[in-house]
Amino acid sequence: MDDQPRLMHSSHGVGMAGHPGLAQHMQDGTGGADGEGRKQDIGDILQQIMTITDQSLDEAQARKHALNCHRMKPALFNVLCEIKEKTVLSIRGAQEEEPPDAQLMRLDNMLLAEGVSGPEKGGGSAAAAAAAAAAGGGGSDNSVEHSDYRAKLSQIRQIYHTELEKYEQACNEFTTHVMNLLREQSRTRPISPKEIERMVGIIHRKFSSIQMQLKQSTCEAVMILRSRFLDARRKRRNFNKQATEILNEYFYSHLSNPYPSEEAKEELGKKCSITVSQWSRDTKQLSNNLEVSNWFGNKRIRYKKNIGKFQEEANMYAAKTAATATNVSTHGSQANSPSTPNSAGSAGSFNMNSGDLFMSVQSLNGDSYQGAQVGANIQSQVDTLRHVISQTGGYSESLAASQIYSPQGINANGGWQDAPTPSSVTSPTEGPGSVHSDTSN
DNA sequence: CTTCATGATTAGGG
DNA sequence: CCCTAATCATGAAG
Repeated sequence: MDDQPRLMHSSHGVGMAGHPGLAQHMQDGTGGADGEGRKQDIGDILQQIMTITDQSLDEAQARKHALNCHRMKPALFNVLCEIKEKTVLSIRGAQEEEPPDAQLMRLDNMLLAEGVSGPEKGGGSAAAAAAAAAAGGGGSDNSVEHSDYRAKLSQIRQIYHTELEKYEQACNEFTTHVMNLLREQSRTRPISPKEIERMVGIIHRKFSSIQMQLKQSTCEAVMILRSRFLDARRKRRNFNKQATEILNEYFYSHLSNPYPSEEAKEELGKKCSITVSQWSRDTKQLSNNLEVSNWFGNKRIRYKKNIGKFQEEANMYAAKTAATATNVSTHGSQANSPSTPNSAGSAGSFNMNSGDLFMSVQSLNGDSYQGAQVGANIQSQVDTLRHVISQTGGYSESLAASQIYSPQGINANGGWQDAPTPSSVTSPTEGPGSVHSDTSN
């Protein structure tokens, strides 16, 4: 504080001694009759200024105040400001422009995309709870991972926001402080509002460079987190047994058309509690039930590729579903079958005996099921039965014959027969024919 | 360690 | 978007 007068002192000294502009100015104002008086006045002021350093602090304060109130003060101050602006500001004024930092923008975008800086998306514990709820009551092994991820992310987010707020507050505080200081000093020192503005700009730049560091390290943290959790999607977690069971059941009972609809997929995903993918695709929320789709995709291709390998499994599931399906629908078809006797003869028996099974399929095929029964149920049953038959019949032969395609729904060029209706199954040419010959042997 | 099974990803077709 | 086919990468079994 006590160097204030000295500052003033030197400033005035330089101004008076070295600058012609000031002299010019003063001459302009002193053209009149009382010019002598004015000069005397200014001389007085300067004298006071010069001596102010020699005085005690209290005295100096008083003197300063007196000077501040002097009628010539504004004029002198303006002159000083003008000079300063011409000399100092014009030099540094060139570097005013501030390019919108690309790096900063990139960081901002990333933080936004990762949900760190964007609008609050549910918060920490809420997010964890949501993740847990989404996974349902079943095997929550993967949801644990994700809630873990979310928890960590929200932790990062919280730190980021706290720090950001701290910086902002500090920045504001410091800016206010500096502004007050400058304003205070501007009463005794030539400081223009522009200069204050510039100072504020400098402060803000400094602080924003700190902010950038914060953003950068936050980005790094998020990246690390991502690589540890999300990008480990390739990390295979095997579905639990129940899930595979459910999926297999569906697969083998829809063998002729193992393409679950959107709803079916959703249901399966829910039942197996393997549906996680909704949020992993960061932007959109589509591609639901990716897991189920993946599973069916893999299953189809692998089944087709090597049917022999899946025979046992298929047999098992087919038998299982056949058992349950018969329980449900035997009565229904029994009611119907007798009314439509067909060439194959007796129907309705679903014993685990290949001959009988064949018969029942025959009846299903040859008979007019189109009019009578619940489509889905029958369809599934037909699939199942066909499968059982192909197993029982094919065990001795189809394996030995190294068939690439079996009597299922697969046609020669490799696709699943694209008729989803029972007609594909009913077509008596391929499937049942071969099965028949097999079974009769 | 190798091998196999299997979930996920990618390329390419529609 | 859906699909298939090939491939990658990992977890578990031997």
